Amino acid sequence: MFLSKSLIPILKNIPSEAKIKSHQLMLRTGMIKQSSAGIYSWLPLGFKVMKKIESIVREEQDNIGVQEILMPTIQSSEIWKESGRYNDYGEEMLRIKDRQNREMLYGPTNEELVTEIFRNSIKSYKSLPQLVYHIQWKFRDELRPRFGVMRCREFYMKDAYSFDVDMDEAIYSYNKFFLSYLKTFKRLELSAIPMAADTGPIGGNLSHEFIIIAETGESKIYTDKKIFDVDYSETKISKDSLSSLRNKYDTFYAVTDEKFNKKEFDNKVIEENKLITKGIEVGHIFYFGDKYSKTMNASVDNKGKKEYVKMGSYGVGVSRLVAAIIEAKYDDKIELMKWPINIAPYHCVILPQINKNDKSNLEKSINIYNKLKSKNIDCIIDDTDETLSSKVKKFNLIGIPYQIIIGKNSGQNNFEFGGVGENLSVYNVEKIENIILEELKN
RNA sequence: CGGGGUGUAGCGCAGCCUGGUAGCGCAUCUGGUUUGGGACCAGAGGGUCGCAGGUUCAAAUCCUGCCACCCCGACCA
Repeated sequence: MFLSKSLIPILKNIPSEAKIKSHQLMLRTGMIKQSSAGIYSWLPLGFKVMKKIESIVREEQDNIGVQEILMPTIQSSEIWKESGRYNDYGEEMLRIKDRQNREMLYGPTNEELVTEIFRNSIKSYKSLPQLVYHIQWKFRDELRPRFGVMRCREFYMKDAYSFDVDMDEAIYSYNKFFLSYLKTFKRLELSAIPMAADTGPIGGNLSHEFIIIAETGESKIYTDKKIFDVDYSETKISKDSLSSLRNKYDTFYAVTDEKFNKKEFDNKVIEENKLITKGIEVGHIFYFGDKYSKTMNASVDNKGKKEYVKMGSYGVGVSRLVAAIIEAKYDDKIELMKWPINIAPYHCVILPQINKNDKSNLEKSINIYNKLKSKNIDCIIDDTDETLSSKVKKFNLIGIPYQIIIGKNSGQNNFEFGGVGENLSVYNVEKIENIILEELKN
């Protein structure tokens, strides 16, 4: 990809409406464009990042055996009346009418719809558990959208649902997602803290929020540093192994502002392990039993007995994660961003120093580009005629993890190469390939 | 939804008080000089001043209404 031909509108000025660094950066680097309050278009750079996050989320769902489906964004009001939430959900639900004047809505979540699918499809306890997820746009008409895609009205979300024959099995499903989320956030290079949480309007009695640490986060959090030392790498997908993992986490003190109790904090956490910081909620899991299965009559035949299934739901804010990762990784003081390589919009940027009378550096760039491309390394070439220093500065902001500079210190097959914001060293193309491929493997 | 603020070129802003038909920086285009951490010079293009009414010889500027967006609070993936 040539920068000069890309739809990446880079701004030097910070748009005045953006107040937090992720929003500013996303606008400055042309990742998104606001369409109306809390509603955004995703331009190529932002969209590539979001798609890569999505695929990591997807892989980790697939790894615990969740089946992917796709439910519509527009739902009928009927099922919401059945569950009783058509009235309860309030103003946040976007209600619309079709041409027959039927009441429809843009889905803020999908418990009702998935329950309806389940009850029409699954009749026997032998078919349980059923674990399904989809990744789809949601709409919640926030009273006050803000902070770019962090708190917007239309957002992209992975939501999963579990159906089990009894509570014991349902908790097993819940714990699978618990582990899956730890792994997902780890792969995004985020330190996520699972916190026991309120269940809110979704309802139920067991819930964890997954919060990542970011100075600019919205909620203040109090926790024990030792929570980061819990090792889940050996955890197996079995009831015992998962429940012991859950227990390990649940013994640590970890709460947000509203649940903070100083006395309890002082008692449970020794002084040097106290961590008081801010965080962003990027995932939320709920167990809510038969709350929907009863009202919507979703049951199975359990050896002759009618059994309302026990359900849970599990969300990850995919579009929010794009901003959350920026909040966690972008240093706005030196204007430096570095995307983890597995979600970076490009793996590497090639920055040729270009002279009107001498395009040889551009030709070299294209050669390198093709060589790297043949190894599935995705590059972008800044082929504009700006000065080299301007290009470097610009790409420090965009955060593509590796840079190759083709300028006065380059040889025929040797180029300056390094991580964004780091010192560069001269390597040949083969070495550069190896370094990038090596990192991509991890 | 309560309180506050802002709408002038793609982005950042000045002009408004005191009415006379729009300007600066960045970005874009042309030419030239440059070229290693957001270069310089010269020139050019781009705006029915958020919308609708009103006052006036004349409205970005004054008045009325509406809309949009932002901030603080309440609420939330």
